[in-house]
Amino acid sequence: MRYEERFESVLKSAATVFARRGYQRASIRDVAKAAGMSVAGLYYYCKSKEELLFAVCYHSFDVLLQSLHRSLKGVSDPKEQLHIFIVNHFEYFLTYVEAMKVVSHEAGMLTGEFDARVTEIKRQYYLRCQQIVQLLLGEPDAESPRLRTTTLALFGMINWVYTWYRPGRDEDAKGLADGMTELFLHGVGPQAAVGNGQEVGNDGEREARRGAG
Amino acid sequence: MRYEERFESVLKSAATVFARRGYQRASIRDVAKAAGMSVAGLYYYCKSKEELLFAVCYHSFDVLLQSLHRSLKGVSDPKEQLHIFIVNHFEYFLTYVEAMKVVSHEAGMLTGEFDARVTEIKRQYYLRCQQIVQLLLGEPDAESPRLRTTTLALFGMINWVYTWYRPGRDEDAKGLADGMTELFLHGVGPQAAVGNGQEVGNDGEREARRGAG
DNA sequence: TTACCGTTCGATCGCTCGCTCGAAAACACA
DNA sequence: TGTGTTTTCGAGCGAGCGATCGAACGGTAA
Repeated sequence: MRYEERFESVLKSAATVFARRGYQRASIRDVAKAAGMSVAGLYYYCKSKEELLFAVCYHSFDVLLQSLHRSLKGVSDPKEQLHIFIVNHFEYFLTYVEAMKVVSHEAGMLTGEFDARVTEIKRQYYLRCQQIVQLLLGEPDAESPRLRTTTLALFGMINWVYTWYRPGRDEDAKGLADGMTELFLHGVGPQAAVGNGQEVGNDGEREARRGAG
Repeated sequence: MRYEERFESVLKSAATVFARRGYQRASIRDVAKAAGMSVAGLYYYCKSKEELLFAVCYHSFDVLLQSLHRSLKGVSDPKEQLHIFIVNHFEYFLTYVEAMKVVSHEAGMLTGEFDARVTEIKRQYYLRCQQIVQLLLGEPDAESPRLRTTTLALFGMINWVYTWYRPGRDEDAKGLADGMTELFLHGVGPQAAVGNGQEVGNDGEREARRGAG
């Protein structure tokens, strides 16, 4: 009981430190300090640094997937499914920013069994999303390249958010999800069809620093 | 002359090693070995490991931006501009996969002046893209949240590619760019409007491992 | 040949890393 | 109180890190 609580707090500290410094650069000493214990004490709760990264990643996908299944239960309209998928993603994202940043950015550092298990649960998440996109496209072939590309484009849109999102400046999960859903369903909109050649001033250069590359 | 050639080959080796192992995990000894020289010899061409990362990132954006400006010259149709932007991005991406992976994944590790300079050139790239999206949206306000979100969604789509692209399996730059342009302009298509509740089998689970998180 | 200079390297520095150990502290229950 | 278990830690291991230094190499011009 006490152990479980302490372990979760260790995971949270690890997520924070890994998110801030990057998995490689973050030292086990940083994590220990953040968790308020000694290095040796930290190792009472994990076998290795990599296991910490694994735990953060796996736990994140686990919660994300369970929440998704719960929210999608009984919903049959593909457009609604899409919206729910995106909302669910962003809500988890905004609640556990650090963990999601680690998942998005550092999961690839895992090796062996850790890698295999995270890859597997990631794949479940991907496939659930692909099912939705398949319905949207009216695509009969699950192996279709277009289905793959489109699904991965959607993942790009929503996963990239961790590189630029700023609480306060940007909308909340719901608003962001609405915008992205609309964009994915209908594109930038009918205005796109005009083809006028007017130039636009380059004001508004403030605060575009992140997320561009 | 000889120096320049050697330096570029060092950059290329650095990009490869950083892409494969990650910047932090990659040691200066790995880079030296890949470049075919000793550690001390490598330091004749750079002042620090971080300077190597900076050089890779900055050089990439430099080439990308110059190529973009060249391609956009004289084009006034926003839709055509968008297509050119995406094609340019993917063509560079597929030609210099390693460098682009480093740029996308590791540029955030830079600090101080290195960070400032890469952030600045990244911002130029972002703003050029934002201009195009602004035309497409018919958006008068350059500070509009919608403009920001939409532009960054586009960046997400095209930047995420490095996590899943596989030569051979996936389309070439042109094909990929056509698909993404179409998706960004018009969404998943009119089929999306039906709202039918039909279920879809979960075949096609092979090879979805990457890019999902 | 000699002198020069851009280039390369072996050896090594000081430091931090992930991780471990045996002992002690904190706790639970008698 | 004493006893056994769970949790914590100071000290330190070997390895690898980024970076440096003075010496030596190799081509060129006199």
